[in-house]
Amino acid sequence: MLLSKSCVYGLRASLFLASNQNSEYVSIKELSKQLDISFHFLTKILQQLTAVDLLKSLKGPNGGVRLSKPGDEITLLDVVVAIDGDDLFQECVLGLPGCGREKPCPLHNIWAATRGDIREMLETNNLLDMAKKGKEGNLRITAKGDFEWV
Amino acid sequence: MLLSKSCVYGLRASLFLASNQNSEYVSIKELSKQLDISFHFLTKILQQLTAVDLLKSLKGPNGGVRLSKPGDEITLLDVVVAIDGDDLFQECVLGLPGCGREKPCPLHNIWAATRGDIREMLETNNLLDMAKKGKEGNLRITAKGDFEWV
DNA sequence: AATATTTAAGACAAGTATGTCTTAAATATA
DNA sequence: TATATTTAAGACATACTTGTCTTAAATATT
Ligand code: FES
Ligand code: FES
Repeated sequence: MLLSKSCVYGLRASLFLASNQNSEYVSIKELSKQLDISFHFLTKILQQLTAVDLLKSLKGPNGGVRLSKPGDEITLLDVVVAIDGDDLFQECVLGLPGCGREKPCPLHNIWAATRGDIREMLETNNLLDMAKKGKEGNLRITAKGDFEWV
Repeated sequence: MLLSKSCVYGLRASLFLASNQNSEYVSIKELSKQLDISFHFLTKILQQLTAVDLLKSLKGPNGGVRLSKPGDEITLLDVVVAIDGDDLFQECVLGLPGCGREKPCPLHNIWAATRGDIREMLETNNLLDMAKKGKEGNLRITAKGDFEWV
């Protein structure tokens, strides 16, 4: 699996928030209901995004979470790294320590190129573009596809 | 993590076997010692490769495992799919069911391209080429790098 | 000030991947 | 045939990820 489940949940929630033009706070309860993700689990994941200032959170009535900056200033890579870390882009594909330093593994060259492709894909696409794409194409970020873009 | 630990162990063992020109049986004990991988765990992983006829195994004294065909006829993808399955190349990157059918997710297009890159990298490289590369460049398939190509 | 709402934090449970150990089956050699 | 060696198979243990639940802290509203 390329991305952990936590990471996928974080991405889906971030896309939801990015579709919210005016950046109002959205409660995690609402997010978890719309996206069909366990409330408490989603809460913990979003806390990670809040911790690295990708999200802002507000407690109390009418509270919730929102993007900390415009959706076109947050790349998919930002979210992925915040949750899964950058091991995918740093570590040897064969799990050997010190990827690329001194003796690399036989797969190093081909893997370095490919992980560059993955990184570029995540880095050149931002939350707003993806949310727009989802809205315009009536695409889905839930299993049932019953999610309504706002 | 792109590949599971089982998959990585299977790949490293396969590269070792591919470096064995004459395709003699190598005992799993020897493999596990050379590659510094738990013997019993490696045994189970190699059983998976034997089950799909990538390896042949022989019990008893002088027994062990060997590639079932020349190393240039087994791609990295063959080994990866045998152990990790082809979920990586089939499933939605956001974990939604039925990737690409009817309503795709907003990341589908960019992900389809990238997973094609990954697949191509694994498909266009075979065990023999990688083993040759390892031998000629004195590269490593163990953590310490103390492995000696034969 | 009191109350309801919402995120924060952490304990705990369940599930999956990884790793260890024991016994069975097959095979070469004496 | 008897023995040693080696893979096969499966039980069991450990670690990590995922998911649930409870309590605390903050905040808007009355
Ligand atoms: S050393 Fe293995 S991928 Fe870099
Ligand atoms: S539908 Fe999400 S990657 Fe294909």
